[in-house]
Parts: sequence; structure tokens; C-alpha cells
Amino acid sequence: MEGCDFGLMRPRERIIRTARELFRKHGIRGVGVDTIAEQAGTNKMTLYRHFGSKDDLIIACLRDVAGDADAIWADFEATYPDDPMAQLHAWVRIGAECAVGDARGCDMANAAVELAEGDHPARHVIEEFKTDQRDRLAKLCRAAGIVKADLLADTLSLLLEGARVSRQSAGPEGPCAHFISIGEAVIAAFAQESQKQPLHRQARGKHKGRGHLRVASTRT
Amino acid sequence: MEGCDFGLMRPRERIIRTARELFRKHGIRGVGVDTIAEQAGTNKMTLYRHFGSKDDLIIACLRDVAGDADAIWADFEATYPDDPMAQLHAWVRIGAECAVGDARGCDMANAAVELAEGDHPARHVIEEFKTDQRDRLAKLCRAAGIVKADLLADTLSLLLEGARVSRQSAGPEGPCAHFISIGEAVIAAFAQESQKQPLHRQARGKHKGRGHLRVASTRT
DNA sequence: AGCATAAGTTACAGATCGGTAACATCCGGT
DNA sequence: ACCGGATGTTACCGATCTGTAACTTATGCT
Repeated sequence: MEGCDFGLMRPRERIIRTARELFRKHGIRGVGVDTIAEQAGTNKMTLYRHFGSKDDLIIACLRDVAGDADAIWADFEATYPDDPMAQLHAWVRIGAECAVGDARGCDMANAAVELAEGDHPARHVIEEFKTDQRDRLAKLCRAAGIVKADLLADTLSLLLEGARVSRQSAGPEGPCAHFISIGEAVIAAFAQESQKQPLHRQARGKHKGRGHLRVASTRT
Repeated sequence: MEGCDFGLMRPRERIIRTARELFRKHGIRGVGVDTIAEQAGTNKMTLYRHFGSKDDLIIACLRDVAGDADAIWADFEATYPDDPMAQLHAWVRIGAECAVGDARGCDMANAAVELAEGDHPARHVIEEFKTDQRDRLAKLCRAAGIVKADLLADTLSLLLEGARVSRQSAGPEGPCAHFISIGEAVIAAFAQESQKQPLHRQARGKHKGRGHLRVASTRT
């Protein structure tokens, strides 16, 4: 995928890449530092000189994951500049790749499940990441002209998070198989309401009932 | 919650209850059989006489979880007999309790994340359970007169699974906070379409586009 | 009372875990 | 050429893990 040779990297980067791969494959608690160091072509002593503890290594890996996500968001903007709706659809598509194609879901969410202790230092990184992702998605929805942008962002967040974990528990033929069509339908629904009820008429306050989703047969 | 005294139970049941509690609190890989046996008021030897291995104990615990789910479904039918739509709303409500109130999500999904190895014997139990839950939900949707029952079931499945894991990764103030309103809105949307497009007109085949969700301002 | 079975006790085996100490070696910059 | 920091090597520590052996005690049934 990338042209960089594994052997030319410095130990620190080799360790992080290897750790991420092994954590993903066997779970964080399922792999020891010995294995990571060996698989990274180095030794445990060097690993501990770069990362003071396994927890530190875990945190470094999660920050690396966050960096990958940043790159993906940048790619959205680069591929569809000034077209937030197209970026939103790209978000669904990329999410589906990770949810249906990949067998092991979201590294952050998996870490949150595995590191059960509520005071684990990695929890800060995870929660910060998830909050950031949620804000970015809401901002994107707002830019795309969605009136209830926050609600759409949360709906899509739950759907993607659900698809990625459902892939692991219910299998690839389970509910996650319909993630794309469901996500697209939800976006279409929120977009249609936003056309009928543009921003300046939003807080009219005449009707008290919150907007409800409605299914209608429409041609694509 | 239950009147049964812990001390009056037989070792096997005490072990399972204790194991479920500890697995939930610290993760499956985060607690050893020694701790389980001691906390259950017995010893490791007795544990191994009842369960040949830790994996066997894990499987027994997951089957116990499945039993609890059976009881909840029975309770739906008992509380709202012959009212599938009311049962569907109860499903959302109970799901929210588990997703928002409880900090540790679905035991089955957590186990699927923790037991990363693809050939782990517990995976059969998990996948079977998730498939069964999905089928029951789809059946309930069908009984409630939903035309696209399977799609609604999968949507709700993804939302609940997502809410339960998002509670752990993004925190209780994250997207999971809106699970109930989102779920209710989705149910309302599918129900409205089902009224407009009853079963005998479903497969007319004139319009090729699949039904899309649409948001409309309606009073409750 | 007697007997089979279940349960408790103690000690241990073998492996792996995270983490460290002491020392040898390599490699880049001046 | 030299020197300092980064890296590699080996051996080790104490703790914990799953799982077992051998033996004693309690319990329930006839």
C-alpha cells in the first residue's frame, strides 16, 4: 500500500506499526510486549526505552489511529472540495469499508471494550477521539445544509459504530450488510426535511412535535 | 433484585453468576479463574470440575446471558400481549436502559471483541445469539404491520449495538444519549410508510427506487 | 449406619506476563 | 578518528495465569 520499506523505518515507528497490527489481530490483552518487539524486528529493551510501559505504547498506537482518521478527513476535503454533501456520502462509503470489509471494527471502540477499567489512561484518548469525530461529522452535516445536523450526526455515528461491532458479533451477513443503504436513506430523509424547512423557518414554534422520520417511496 | 440467597445456591450457579459479574466489570481477559472461584465462595478445583476450562466457563456464561434475553422477550409478550407495536417500543426502552444506563454494553458483543481469535469456540454462541435476536426483532416488526420489517429490524439492531458501544467509547453524553428518540423516529417512519403502502401493494414493481426515509414535521 | 458423590484444601507444574539491570555493539556527526 | 547516543543481547525478577494431583471433608440417599 505504501512504498516505505519496513526495514528502513526507525524502531519506534516499526514498533507502533507492529503493535497496531497485532493489537488489531489478537486484541490488546492478547499479545505481549515480547511478541511485539520480536515481530517488529527489535527487542523488548528498545521497546521499553521508547515507551515506558505497555499502557504508554497502547496510547501511542491510539494516537496513531487518530492520525489516520485525520488523513481520511483531509482526503474527503481534497477529493470533494466545497461539496459537503459529497463528503458525507464518502463518509458513509469509507465507513462501510471499515464496517463490512474489515473484520475487526474500530480500534478505538475495541480498546474501550478491552480496557474495561474506568480509570485506564487510554480512555481519555478514546473519548477525545470519539468526541472529535462526532463534532466533525456534525459540522459536515451543517455545512451540507442539514437543519437537524447534530441529530443526523448522532444517528450516523450510532449506525457506523453499530455496524462495526455487529460485523464482529453477528457476522458479515448480519445487519451490518445494509449499513450503506440505511445510512444513505437517513441522509436523504434529513436532507429532504431541510429543503422543506430551511434554516430561517426552523424555530417557528407553531408545531410542537419534533420532526419524525417518514418513509416514502421515491425514485432515485 | 431477586430473593434467592447467594449462599444457598449450588457452586455451579454461584460460579456462573460471579463470573458474569467479574467478566462484565473487568473484561473476560481481565479476571482469572482464581479470583472467580474465590469470589464465588468456592475454590478453583471445584470450578474446574464443573467447567473443564475457562473457555467452557465463558461459554456457559454467554448461554446464561442468552437465557436472560429469552426472559426479557417473554416479558414483552406478557406485558403487552398481542400488541407487537407496544412490544417494539418496549424493546427500544429496555435497550436504552442497557445502552445509556449501563456502562458496559452488551456482554455478547464485548466477548466478540475480546475473544479476537476467529476460531474461538464462544464465537458460535455469540453469532447464534445475535442471529436469533435479529430474527425475533424482524418477526416483531412484521407482526406490527411494518412492510419493510427486515430493514427496520436491521436499522434498530445497528442503532442499539452502536448505542451500547458508543456509551463506552464516547461516554454517556455522546450519541447514545439520543438513542430513544432516534429509535422511536425510525419506527414511526417505517410505520407511516406501511400505512400508505400496505402489504398487498408492496410488490407492485412500478417504481424501481427503494423507499427512502424522509423527515417531515408532524405532531405527535 | 453406610456409601457414593460432591465439594474443599493444599501444593504444585509450566507458561507467560510486564518490566529491569548490566553489558556489548552499532552508527552518525563533528 | 573519535565519541555519544541509539540499539542489540542476555539474563533475570516477581507476579500471575491456566490447569492438575492427591487428599480430606461434607452431604445426601437408601
